[in-house]
Amino acid sequence: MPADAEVLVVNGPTASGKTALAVELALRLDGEVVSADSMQIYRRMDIGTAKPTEEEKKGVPHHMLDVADPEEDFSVSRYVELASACVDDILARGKLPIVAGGTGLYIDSLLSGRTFATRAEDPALRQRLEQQYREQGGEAMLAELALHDPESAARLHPNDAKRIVRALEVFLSTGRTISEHNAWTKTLPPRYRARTVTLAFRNRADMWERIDRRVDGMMEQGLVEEVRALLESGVPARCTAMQAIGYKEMAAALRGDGDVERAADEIRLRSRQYAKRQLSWFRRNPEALWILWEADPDFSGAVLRSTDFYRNGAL
RNA sequence: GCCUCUGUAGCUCAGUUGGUAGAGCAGGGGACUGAAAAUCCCCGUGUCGUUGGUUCGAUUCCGACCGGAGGCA
Repeated sequence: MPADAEVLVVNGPTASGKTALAVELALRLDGEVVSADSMQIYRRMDIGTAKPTEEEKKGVPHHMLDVADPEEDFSVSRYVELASACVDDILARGKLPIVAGGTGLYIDSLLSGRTFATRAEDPALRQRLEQQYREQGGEAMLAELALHDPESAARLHPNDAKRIVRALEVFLSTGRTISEHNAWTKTLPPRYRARTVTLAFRNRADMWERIDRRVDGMMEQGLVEEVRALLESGVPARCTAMQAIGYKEMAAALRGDGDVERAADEIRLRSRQYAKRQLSWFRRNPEALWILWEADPDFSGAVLRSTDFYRNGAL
């Protein structure tokens, strides 16, 4: 356990106040924010992703926002590539990188120094495997995977199409198994030393309330128009960006019965469920400092505790 | 006022030819290595509206009462 860390991480479920706390900490610790959010990556998706506004940034430089177009295929691997360059640059300038966001996989991947198994050069391979999964089913696919990569096959559930396809894809295109690769990459040293502050609400109902109010705000700010503009500019409904909560529901309403309020309800629901999944990810980190809000966040108290934790590692 | 239907898990409903009940959704927990705001796994005891009766035994049958829906006047 290091006495200090190279980077400070602020994570937590959606609507837990990460953005605001990260900015306050950056102001006090001479830092810059590196976003770790898989959807704020995209340009033209501001309202629905709750991307920080210039006003909210308070002059603090933010990185890894607006680095891709919605129709682009982004990935964790690309994120790590770009974000690590940002962090290195901030460190080189003698400032503190504050990694703030809710995408657990992105954060862990950035910090851990892992590499990713290569992606197939042949884009048709994945399509072929997906087709095969649809036709033959998970059991058959797992049986085939077991021939090459018994470890992964034993680990995966037949319904987990995505991971089964990926495991086969890695083997067929590289000749090495994904489990082999993963075992190897786990032996690599971490890329950065980090201290992590996790924000959450003591009572689940308070978090829900916060989420509901945030969605209200998105509707007032014009989420409907934002999504309509994306659709009209030709962003395909299938692409990753349009799978974001807020966008897929609104897009469905706009091309369906147009019931925008019902879509907003759906967004509130999906956001709650997402927040639950985020919490389950963050709970895996035993070294994080958890700051539990009551109904209303106490930012000044959180700044003090986070700063102290960053400097001393004290709880 | 009379008649018919209805009252079962937080919600929508199945079901038990009488041996105290189960799905979907919601909710909870977990996983997670190039789509991750994605994807996947696990978890269902609730005075079966209330109260009498019949019965060895009623949530199930009968009566009354109290909700709800519809119909007739």
